[in-house]
Amino acid sequence: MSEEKSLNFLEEIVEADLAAGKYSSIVTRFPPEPNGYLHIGHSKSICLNFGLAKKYGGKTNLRFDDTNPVTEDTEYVESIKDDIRWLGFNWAEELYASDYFDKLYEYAVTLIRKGLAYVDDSTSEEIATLKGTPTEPGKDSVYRSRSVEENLQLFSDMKAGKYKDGEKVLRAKIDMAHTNMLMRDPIIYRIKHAHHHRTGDKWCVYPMYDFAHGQSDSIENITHSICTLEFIPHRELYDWLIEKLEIFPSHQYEFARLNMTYTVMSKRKLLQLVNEGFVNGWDDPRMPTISGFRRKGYTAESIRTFCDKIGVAKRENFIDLSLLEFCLREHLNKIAKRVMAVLDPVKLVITNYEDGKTEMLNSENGPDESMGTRTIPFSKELWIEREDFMEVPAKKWFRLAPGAMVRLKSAYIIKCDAFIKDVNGNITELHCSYIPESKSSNDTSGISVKGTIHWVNIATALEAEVRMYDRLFKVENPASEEGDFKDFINPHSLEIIQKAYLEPSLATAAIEDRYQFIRKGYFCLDKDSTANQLVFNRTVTLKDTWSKEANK
RNA sequence: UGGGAUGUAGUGUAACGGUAGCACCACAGAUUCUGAUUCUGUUUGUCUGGGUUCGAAUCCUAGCAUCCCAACCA
Repeated sequence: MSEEKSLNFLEEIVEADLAAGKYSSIVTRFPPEPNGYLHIGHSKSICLNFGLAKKYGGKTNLRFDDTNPVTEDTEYVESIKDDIRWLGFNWAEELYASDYFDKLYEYAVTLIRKGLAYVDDSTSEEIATLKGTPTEPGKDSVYRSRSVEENLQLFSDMKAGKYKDGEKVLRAKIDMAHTNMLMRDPIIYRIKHAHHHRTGDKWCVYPMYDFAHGQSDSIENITHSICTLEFIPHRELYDWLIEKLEIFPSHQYEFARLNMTYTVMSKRKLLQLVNEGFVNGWDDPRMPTISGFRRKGYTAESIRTFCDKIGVAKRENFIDLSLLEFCLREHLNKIAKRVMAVLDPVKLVITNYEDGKTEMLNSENGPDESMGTRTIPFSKELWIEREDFMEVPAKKWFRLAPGAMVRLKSAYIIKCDAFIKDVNGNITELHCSYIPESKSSNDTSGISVKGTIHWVNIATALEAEVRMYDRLFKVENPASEEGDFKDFINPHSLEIIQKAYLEPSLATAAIEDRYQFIRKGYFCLDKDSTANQLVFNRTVTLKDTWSKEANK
């Protein structure tokens, strides 16, 4: 390759560190808190952390940041592991911040011994008030000058369960006038009489994020601890604790998180959508969760490609959903089997075709010849798509219309001779005549038509439920709109087609299979399918230049 | 109004003192038994003002804009 892809700023840092001999190999980590499902934004972080280690010959740990027992749950631990594996990554070790609770407690004692931490009896309101504001310095707590011995005793009593939640906290003693709010004696331990998903009831004091994350990094010898931009102010505290504790110096680097159009990315908002029933669970195909995308039919490869294309930098970004969809279609176009399905049926009768006759026609399974062909039944009565007929054709229309000719995919050219309407004016039946010499792959008719439409043989059609998913929100950035973001949910984000007709080959569809329903989009079998009820999800539509033309 | 981070086409992302490039989107055309795919082409950009330099997106300087920080969340 003459043109080398340029490095992102983290790759540059890693290469410089390696070149300078700072490390012989790198260690990264992916540190989710098990209090929700992973979303597409996390996949950026996953691809980055695992990708860096892979590229530079290092390793990546999966470490659950489980320091807040009240919001965490093993259900989330399992889903997170499933999602990472599905994305195609393997962690070196599965670890938990809670594995280090004993060590972390010792670190806190060390800090107290050095006179760098103290127990504060103030209420949370008092602590907040004394903290000052970004423009005014804070004031020392009256408990700030307690002796080392007293602090040791008090912290030990906290651990022993002598106090109630919120009665006391342990704070680092730094500087109440610091310009960085996080350095104004941050709380590093709090009391929570809560059951922890792994340590059970062993502890009633739990370390705060700042006193767990960096220390866990250090314990694991993480060389490059990569997090998102909002943690920039935390880096000063991260470094301070490592220095005072005299432990392995991990370094924190920050990149801009992924934001994407037509969705929300905060766990709090996603949790609301789930809890308040706006979607059917974390893996609802409308959710931007990894499990949601998976269920909708996205491939892991397309998500990895997307993460590669969006790049890594430090400026806020807002990625077009269309880029993700582009990556998806690019992959699906290569692998999806082409089949025919009619979603909004209207009956078509070929008046000059022999009654009771059925032909088996060959049709290609995909653009690549290696995908082979299959046979599909064809006879006198077919379903076609209602929108493929126009009584009064629009400009540039080249599908069916009175007197117009069109090809039935892999079959014959037909001409529309008549149509029947019901009392409400809805078309109920189309009458066409076919041209016997125009059979696909053996066309001697000499007729060429502009349009080709798909169809399904009525007698052998399979019935299925098809879930047509669209974007969850009707505005690009629901989080930035005035009012509740839920007011901007797209009312048509899910439209269920109770009875669609499919060609018989779909009877053997499996969950992992990807299909293109010709001219309609990419679809996959949903896990709700049963032996007598097929359920398909629309993964994504095909690009549709006709609808643009029609709207002109 | 304290501190920190960031400003390159509509959206992302390169260019590391020497021709502002790539992708998505949009638009136009060709091909097509999927109005898909594929192929061709087009529009649009260095936050602003000064300065240094033969030459500045890049260096200096003064502004401006956006985001983050005052949970016993992470």
